[in-house]
Formats: sequence, structure tokens, C-alpha cells
Amino acid sequence: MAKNCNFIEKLRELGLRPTKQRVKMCELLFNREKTFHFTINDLVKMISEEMNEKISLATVYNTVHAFEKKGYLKEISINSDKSYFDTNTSVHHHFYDEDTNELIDCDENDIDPVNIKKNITGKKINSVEVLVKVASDNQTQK
Amino acid sequence: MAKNCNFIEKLRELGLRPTKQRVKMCELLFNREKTFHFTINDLVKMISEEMNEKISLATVYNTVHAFEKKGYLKEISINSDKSYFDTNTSVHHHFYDEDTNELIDCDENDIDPVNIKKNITGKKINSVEVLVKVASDNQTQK
DNA sequence: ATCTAGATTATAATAATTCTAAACTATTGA
DNA sequence: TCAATAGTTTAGAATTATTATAATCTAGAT
Repeated sequence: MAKNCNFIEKLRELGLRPTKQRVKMCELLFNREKTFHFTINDLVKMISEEMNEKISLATVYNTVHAFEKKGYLKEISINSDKSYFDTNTSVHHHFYDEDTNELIDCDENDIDPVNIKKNITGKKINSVEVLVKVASDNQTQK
Repeated sequence: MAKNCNFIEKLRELGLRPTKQRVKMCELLFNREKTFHFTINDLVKMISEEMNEKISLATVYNTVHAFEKKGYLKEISINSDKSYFDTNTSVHHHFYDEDTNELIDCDENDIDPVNIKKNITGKKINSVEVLVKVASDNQTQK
């Protein structure tokens, strides 16, 4: 979703009613230069602390899933105890810093195209994503 | 863990007491030709249905985590609502069939080595893993 | 055989997520 | 403009996966 745009109109175009809560969440999520990775819990905290708003947990879940379904958020799996979401919805690769649990997007230039030689009959490839786990040089490997 | 081996001895070597439950679970997990992907729930079901044994849920969790810590199981993240484990503990790539939710291991020959051009100062790369999502040709992409 | 540290177990506790049903609100069209 | 209504929000209950607890049990050492 383009930043600095009129979220009310954008939401209407998606077939989502531009409620106060949804517009607030759009501002928080899509008014940024860089892509943004978060958990639902992060979001709820940011909404109450940074925006000084109170949006119920159920609504945050509903809205994140609505945006995901419309293709404006993407779920990413790094570890399984929490769901992470990404405002960058294109197929792309990640670095994951095991020290800080930080996730970093890669762009085209960071990783050469992956050459898949295997073929599964009747199936087509929907996505190819690389996860590169990194950690401090002097740290024991996980 | 090598198949068809004496699990009692193997467990002892790892510093794990060879209890009835652990030996049973070794037989279920490591007496196989192909690598095996499962959730805790899958395991509990197999133990009771295929082996006709009753091992408490807590023990299954404890044991899986013990084997993981010792490096004989590896957790994999595909989606975040459940933990999947893999008896293939090497760094390797996966195909994931979105129709059947089936996970397929790749071997060396299936995917060319991934060329990482990005470098993060002070960090070393611990692993590089590719996830290839596939689905039926005639199906709407997820 | 006895002792003890380590395991197992049922159950309680926790945490993330989904469900539910009542209250609320954005849109439609009279 | 305003009521009707379909879609939203909400608090709280329900569900699900996982971890913690504390009592009981058992493998291995003496």
C-alpha cells in the first residue's frame, strides 16, 4: 500500500470500510520509507504507546488478517511461537539476526537468483524464498 | 541418529537415560529410510495408534526437545500455528506443497548453491535455507 | 537391595489466537 | 436528512499449543 496516500479512499477501493481503527492502522503500517516487520503484540503496543489509541486486540487481529488477505501484508515464518508480518509483500529473501531476533529484507542485489533443478509433476512454483541466519562471529552457533 | 542401531546405547552415549519412552520414540523417529517431518501432535497420535503405547504429552514434548538439543531433530518453520520437526538435521532446502501441506526435503542436486552477495559486518552466516512453495498448476495462488 | 538424580506423569498455568454475541457505525437509499 | 442494514468493533469466553509444577517413578550407581 503506497505511503502518504489517502487511506480512506484506498480502503474503500479494497472493499474495506474505512473505519477509524483501520485508518489508524494504515497510518502506522504503511506511512513508512522502509519495510516493517512486526508481531501482533508489537502492533498493539505501538498503537497504545506511540499513537495513544486503544484498539481492541480482536480488531488488530481482524485488521491484520484483512490486510493480509488483500495482499498488503505478508506473514513470515522464522520461529513458530509467534506470527511475524511484513509490509513488503513481494517475494523476497531475508536475513535473520539470531542475536537480536531482527529480520532484515534483502533486495534483488543481495542474493543471486536461485536455480531450482527439481521439478514436481503437476505442481508449479509459487515462491522461492531464502532465509539466511546470521549471528555474531564470536558466538556459539545455534 | 543412525537407523537400526541400538538405541539404548545411543541414548546413553548422548547422556540421556534410555527410558522405555525414549527408546520407543527413537524407534518411531529414527528407524526409517527417508527423513520424516512431523508435529508433536502427529507423534502423539502415532505413538498411541501405530505403536499402541501411551506416552504422556509432556514427555513427548520433553523428549523431542531433548533430541533437538542434542542435534538429532531440527525445528522447521513453515507456518506459525504449529512447530514442525525434521529428522534430517543438516542444513538443507525444502519444497512445501501448499495443496497437501506436505514438506519435501531437497538434496544437494535439487538446488544450486545460493550465492549471497550481502555481508553484515561482525556477523557470520550460520545457515542458508531455501523454501520453495508449490501448488497445483490449476489452482489460484495463495 | 537401597539410594538418588533424573524422568515421567497428570494437571495447572500461560500465551497466542479465534470465536461469539452484543453494541456500534459507515453506507445506502427513501 | 435520517432510518435501515450490513459490516465492524469490542470484551470476554473458548480453543489450541506449549510450558511449568510437583508428586511419583525408575535407571544406574553403591
